Amino acid sequence: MRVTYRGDYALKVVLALALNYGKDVVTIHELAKRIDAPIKFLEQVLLDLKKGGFVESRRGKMGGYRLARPPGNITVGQVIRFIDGPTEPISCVRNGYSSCGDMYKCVFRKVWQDVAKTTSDIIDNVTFEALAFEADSEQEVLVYSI
Amino acid sequence: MRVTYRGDYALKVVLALALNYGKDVVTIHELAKRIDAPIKFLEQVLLDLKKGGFVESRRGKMGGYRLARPPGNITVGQVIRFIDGPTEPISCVRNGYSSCGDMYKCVFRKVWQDVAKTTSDIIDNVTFEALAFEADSEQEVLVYSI
DNA sequence: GTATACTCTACTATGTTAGTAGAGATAGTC
DNA sequence: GACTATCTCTACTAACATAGTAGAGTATAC
Repeated sequence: MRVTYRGDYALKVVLALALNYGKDVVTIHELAKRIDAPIKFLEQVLLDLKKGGFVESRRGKMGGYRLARPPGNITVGQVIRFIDGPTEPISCVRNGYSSCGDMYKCVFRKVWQDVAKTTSDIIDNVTFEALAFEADSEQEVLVYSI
Repeated sequence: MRVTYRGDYALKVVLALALNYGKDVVTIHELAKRIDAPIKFLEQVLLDLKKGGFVESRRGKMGGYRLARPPGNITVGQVIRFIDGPTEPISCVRNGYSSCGDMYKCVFRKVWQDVAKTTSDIIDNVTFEALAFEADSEQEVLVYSI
């Protein structure tokens, strides 16, 4: 798998919203500042995340974004697959076709399937609740270390 | 990680040469036919593999390619990293810098480091000796099943 | 009704990928 | 020594993906 800037911003902005879960909405402007992303680019990412059912928005004055679901119900795998596409390292595994009769493909496909599986085992089990918890500790450390 | 056609051909051609290890050299033309790759494209890949010390060649009539080292000493990880570059999913992990002070980067970097590690654990432990053994069995099955 | 903030479409610059083309160098064979 | 098969090397190109930028449009609070 390869994580693009788009995917990276998506993960960061979902985390930013997870850290704000239960509170009021946050504007794109504020989110862009927090995660250090170009505002117009983040706009598009947020629009996609909305289509994917990850975030919801309110327009107009006092508008902004918030998570559409509890952070515990959103995983890194869900977000990155939705934004950056399949995480499998090669197309024959991405498409998941089963028997090819070509030994050159077959022996490597097994390797790539293993990689895909261990990758999924990780990214599908990291929720934004866990990440938000980690980020909170991180922040505390920073505060106390000043 | 993402495996390109270039990387895919590289792995296949090394396997083809591993299956021929100890015997005579094989021409690009023959290799291209066996792994079903565009001959001029494979040329470039083989040239790279030579620079990487994976294969060696003989010019002129009766020329061709063979493995430069025993198949047991070549891993999938070595070949794919040399041809397609680093396998880490994101640049901050690829470059391996240690402390960033940015919580948004830090919490995700741990995830990507885990992914990179499990990926390496797989691809760095698959040798072309093992793959050639698998491919041989595969071939036998095909022969007997006709 | 006006300011603020989200929505949507289009455009662009840059880099990567997957090739293709063709001239050049080398080594066997007649 | 010419011929031919084969590897070597550089340059070029078409198509696509990435990382933005630009600007007009729409909804909502006050």
